[in-house]
Amino acid sequence: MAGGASASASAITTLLQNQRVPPPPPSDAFFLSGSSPFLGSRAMVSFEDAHRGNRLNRPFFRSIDPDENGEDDLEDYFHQPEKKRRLTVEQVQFLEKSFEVENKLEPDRKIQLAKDLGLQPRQVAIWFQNRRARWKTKQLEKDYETLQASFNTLKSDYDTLIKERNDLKAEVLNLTDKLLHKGNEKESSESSSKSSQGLFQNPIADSVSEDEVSRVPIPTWPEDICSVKSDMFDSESPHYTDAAHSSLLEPGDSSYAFEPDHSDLSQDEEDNLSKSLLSTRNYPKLENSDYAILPPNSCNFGFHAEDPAFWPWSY
DNA sequence: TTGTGTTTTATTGCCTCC
DNA sequence: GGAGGCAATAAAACACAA
Repeated sequence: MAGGASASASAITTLLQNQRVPPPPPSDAFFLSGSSPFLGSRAMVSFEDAHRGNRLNRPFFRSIDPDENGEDDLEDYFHQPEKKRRLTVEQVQFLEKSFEVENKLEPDRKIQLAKDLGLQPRQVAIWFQNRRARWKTKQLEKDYETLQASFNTLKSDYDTLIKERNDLKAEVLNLTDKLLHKGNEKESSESSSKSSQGLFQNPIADSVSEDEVSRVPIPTWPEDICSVKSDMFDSESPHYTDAAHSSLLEPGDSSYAFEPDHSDLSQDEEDNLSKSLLSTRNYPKLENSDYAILPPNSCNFGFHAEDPAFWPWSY
């Protein structure tokens, strides 16, 4: 952008005026850089102070006036080995400013900058090339940090949600267990009272009145949750014996106490019973609407045993 | 002083555009 | 086909700890 070069022209002028101009390069520079009176140094800027640690005091530009040449410097220059030389601080600062204005270099601007800085256009082009590369690298680092921060925020939110979900699942399981337990107890008390013909009172029935049982709220589940397949309690399901189920109805669990003692049955009867048990094993009868939390085709509290996320220990 | 890692300058090769 | 840009790389210059 030509405007960039002109925009900073005054700054350049100031810098130029503040430079202590060293003896100019030999006339060789003219051969190397065409009509430019600036040192070309075979693609290298060779006006660097030979002494280390003195970069800030190094001259910015070569003298434009060949008449100011010093013979000693000429000799030194010619005997300098071909080395890669760094640009002076002032040159770099100027290039930086120019880069801030526009990071692409049009031919006119390149020529102008080269002229102003006493560099070869090629050097200016190379500097811009490398500067663009550095800028790109920094930009990538910034983008990465931004993405990283975004990721961390999302992950934190996700972890919080997962924890909340697991807590809710645990609560649901706990409540379900309690309800199943109560169902079993009621069934037990009913059968006991029938068999005993009122000879004795069921302690459970004593502790939980019929009214109380009937007042147990029937959970209702949102449609979307209820649409989740109900294989958790499906006797046909291969998950029948899985951990979720066994955690609810383990051996020793009160539900086992209701398995009928069929030792007196015939083999056919046993077979039939076994088949029927396959579909009802360990489950209390749920005809009672009080406990109809697992109606046919209903949901299983949104749990899907095949979902790895269902199992808390899968994390 | 020296070894080592980083930064800067420059080259090379490939690609795209006009 | 030449000019210019970019990625990869080399190599000099530089910084710094031991």
